[in-house]
Amino acid sequence: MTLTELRYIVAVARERHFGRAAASCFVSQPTLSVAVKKLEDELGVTLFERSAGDVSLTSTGERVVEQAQRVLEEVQVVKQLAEQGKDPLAGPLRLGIIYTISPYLLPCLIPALREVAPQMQLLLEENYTGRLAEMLKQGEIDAAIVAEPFFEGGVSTMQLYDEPFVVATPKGHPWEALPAIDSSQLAEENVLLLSPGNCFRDHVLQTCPDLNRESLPAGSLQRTLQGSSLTTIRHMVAGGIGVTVLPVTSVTPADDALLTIKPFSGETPTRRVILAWRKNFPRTAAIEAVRTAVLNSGLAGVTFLH
Amino acid sequence: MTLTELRYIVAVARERHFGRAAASCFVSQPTLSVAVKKLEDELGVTLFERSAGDVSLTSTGERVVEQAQRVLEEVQVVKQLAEQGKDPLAGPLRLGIIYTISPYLLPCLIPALREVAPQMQLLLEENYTGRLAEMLKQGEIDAAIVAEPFFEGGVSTMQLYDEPFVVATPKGHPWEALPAIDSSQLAEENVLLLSPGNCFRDHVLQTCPDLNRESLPAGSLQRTLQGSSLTTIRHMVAGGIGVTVLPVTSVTPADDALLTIKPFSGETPTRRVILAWRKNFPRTAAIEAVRTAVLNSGLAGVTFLH
DNA sequence: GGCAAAAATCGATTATACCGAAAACCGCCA
DNA sequence: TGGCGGTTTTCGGTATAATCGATTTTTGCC
Repeated sequence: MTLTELRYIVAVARERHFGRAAASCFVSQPTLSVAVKKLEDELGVTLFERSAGDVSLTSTGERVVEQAQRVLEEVQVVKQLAEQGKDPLAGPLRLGIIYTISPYLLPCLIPALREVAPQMQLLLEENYTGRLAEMLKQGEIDAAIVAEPFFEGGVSTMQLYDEPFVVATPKGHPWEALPAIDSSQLAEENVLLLSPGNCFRDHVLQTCPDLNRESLPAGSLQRTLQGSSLTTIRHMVAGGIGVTVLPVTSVTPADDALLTIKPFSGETPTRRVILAWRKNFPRTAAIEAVRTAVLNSGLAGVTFLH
Repeated sequence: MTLTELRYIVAVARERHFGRAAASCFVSQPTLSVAVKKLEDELGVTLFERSAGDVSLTSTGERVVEQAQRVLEEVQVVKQLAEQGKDPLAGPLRLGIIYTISPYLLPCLIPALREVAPQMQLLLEENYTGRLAEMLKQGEIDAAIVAEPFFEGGVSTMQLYDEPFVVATPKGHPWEALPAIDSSQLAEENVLLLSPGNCFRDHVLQTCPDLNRESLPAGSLQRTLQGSSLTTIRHMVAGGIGVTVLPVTSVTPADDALLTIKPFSGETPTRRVILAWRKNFPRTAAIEAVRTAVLNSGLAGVTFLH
């Protein structure tokens, strides 16, 4: 049984005439005639009573043709579904973003994305890099915005921007007098870090390897603060417990009242933020839209990488 | 789009593996792979994300596969309908019977038919020969039991039985003394006839052409009794209004009390009862079943024609 | 019996479905 | 970085099926 055959019998039932049915199907009369016979043979029933005058349906034929129409309608729905899914920007894009980027990028990204692809919905997932990588491979999300290093099989990546780090101290801290802080100076202070799993913690430790040494000053507060967010850490710094390193995008004008923000001297530590997606993810236009939106986001303090 | 392709994508979605899907469809893996790609091209969307590890569905793919399953289910229904319609005895047979046969044949025919084809339902239509012929050509009925003459284009016929006619007189009628009645004698009496349209009326007139002459006896009751049935006529004869001619099957034991039944002398007038059906009617087995049932009906007084 | 209309059949051509073999791809691992 | 195993895709060749125009058969009608 083929869909063509079903279309033929529906046409014959509609036209009640093999010749006209053939014409309406844009095939020759023998073609249609043979196809109908073939279907009748396959089903083992006579669908039409042929006579010179007119063609009429057997009772089985009536039922079968009606059902054939239903099949063809369902086939139309398949085509409609495909048509709807054709626009790669149409469906929702499941986008993962790490904790230390999400709250600062999204307010800029969402409006920019609305400009680039108004019809595209975002389903957002905020998580650690490792978990996002896993979700990406499992197909639980389609793409992710993370920071390098990021290597995963079956995943393509694209650079978005480089983000410099800055030092945050409490108001009245001795470093306030300095124009810039050298990364080696951090070892002298209690540096508040995010909990393990946050890639930004690793970035900071990489920036200042001394922080990672075994022998820490006795009674040092320089320890991980489990479950903390950058906002929490910022409040702790403001409270005078220590200093910290922040990605520049996380610094808001509201921080001025509580903290002193200083740049690094020498080579500024940065993290490279990238967009990652499953290599096989078919809606490349959606990926491109996210990239464009990030570049157009006007995110302050970063170097966009085109 | 073909049903095969739909089966393939459903299999791939089920197995999440092209090779296994191909095996479950009993085709080679390249065959399935090409078919899936062809469908994807036709629909203009990617249905599956292929990677070495595993195959996953795109969101459009999920919807399309689900719909494809629905199509295949509907196709199954087509097959089921055909299967149900396969038994030519299964569906109801729409059988027309003329008024002067139906009440007398059916009581014998129905049980006999139940013997021959227990699963076959009868939809009965009682009407005049002319109307039955029309319905037969229109496909409103499938077959008809009528009396000759019966010529219709596109209709096949088959002899069933010859039915002799008899004369019915009131009790105490002078003819009671005679062993048999000659058809010419009928002209002497008031002969009650069915209304025009009943073929049996024509049979009687043919039997005794004198009845049809222009000059009827003054005040004669020998006229058509509009809308009468044989039963009504029988009661009128019993009431002494005249005599009539009956087909032998219409004579019941109950008539003995009211009527005197006499055979014809000489060549007995008869009517030939036949089975007619559209030449293209496909369920020949159903026709044959009716014929067999009639021959097995044990209808009294007739000569079955094998 | 001949005619006209319709469907079935025939012979030839074309398209397609399918296969096995080979190639390309990809993640993985040393 | 270069094999390796597993997977999908590509490639030729072949058998099947679809289709067509021409012809024949069927059937109702005069």
